[in-house]
Amino acid sequence: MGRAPCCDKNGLKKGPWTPEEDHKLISYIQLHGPGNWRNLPKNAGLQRCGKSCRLRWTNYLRPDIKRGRFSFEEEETIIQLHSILGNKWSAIAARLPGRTDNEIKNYWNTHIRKRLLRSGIDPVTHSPRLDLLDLSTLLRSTMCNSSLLSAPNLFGAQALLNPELLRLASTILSLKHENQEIAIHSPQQNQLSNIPLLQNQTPITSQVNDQFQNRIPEASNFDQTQLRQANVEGPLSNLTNCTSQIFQENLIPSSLTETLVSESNRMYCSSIPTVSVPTESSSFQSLNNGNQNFGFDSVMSTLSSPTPLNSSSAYINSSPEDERESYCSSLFKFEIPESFDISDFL
DNA sequence: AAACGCCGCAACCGCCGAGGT
DNA sequence: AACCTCGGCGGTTGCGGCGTT
Repeated sequence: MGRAPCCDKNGLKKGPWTPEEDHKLISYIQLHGPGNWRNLPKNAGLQRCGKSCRLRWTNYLRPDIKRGRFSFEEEETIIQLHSILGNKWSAIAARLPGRTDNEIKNYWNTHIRKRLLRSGIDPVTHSPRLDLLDLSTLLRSTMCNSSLLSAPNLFGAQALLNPELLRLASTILSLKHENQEIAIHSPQQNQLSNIPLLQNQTPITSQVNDQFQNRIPEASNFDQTQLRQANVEGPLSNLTNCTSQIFQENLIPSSLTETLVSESNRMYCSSIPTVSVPTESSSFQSLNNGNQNFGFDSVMSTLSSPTPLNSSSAYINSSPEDERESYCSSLFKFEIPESFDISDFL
């Protein structure tokens, strides 16, 4: 037996509510209170189904609803809660007085989600996107093993799928190389490289283009057949194994991925990737488990990144949107108090 | 000024679980 | 146990506003 419709839809109005309908609904609920939504429309003189009335009331007419732009604090709370709860909008809304689940859901889908994506962060897992991580793994490997630093290997990875990543890889390698040279000639200058770029500095993206052009001859050492082969065999599977190993051994330097994430956010970043001894609380431990096992532990692990993702970045032409965008990245270092109890949310 | 495309948001839809009969 | 009602939830849609061409 099929499920009965929530109400008889014949002759019932749909679509946007008129002020008159709103007034009828408000007046009725003020007198009788919410509840018994099935009979409410008839009693209130509305040609709507009960469900529509309930949604209109809970999402729009309720007197305690706060309207207007979300504050930074609210946005921070949403992101934090979403990292723990996922798409449990009602549970998130319960922690944001005056905000409805529908409003939070809309805000997430139209603002926060896009901003996280632009920042190179997976809005589902709240971790740096895997495609960028794969690239970072590749770069990490090539830095340790110069024999891997060949165009086919680079092209064989995700870079082929995203030319922007290839340019990024080229730039980072170039900058690393240059940085090493600077370090050799002038240690003091090397220290200066960690100072955030200022307005007279060239954005990395333009440096990329210049330096990528210089690297084209290297890439031209193989033809398109090799290119295709590189894309379907060896490197990709090798990379997967390598990625797994590096994750297990916790070898990814946070400074490298920091740079990648920052770059993907089109920030201007002077943090040259260096191979450093990983800290115990590497922010990528949790990724061993992949998305399937994403849970509270991994959230806690991911969120305990010792290094702010944008710690060495400067922002140019920063608009309020830009500030929020960078703010999103910085949210990954928030701390959850020990007294926090996940069961409160469930 | 008109056409077009994009974006944000209110509203709808379908499904689910709880509770009652 | 089976069926039904109801409230609630998350995903999706469609419309209106706005910016761009």
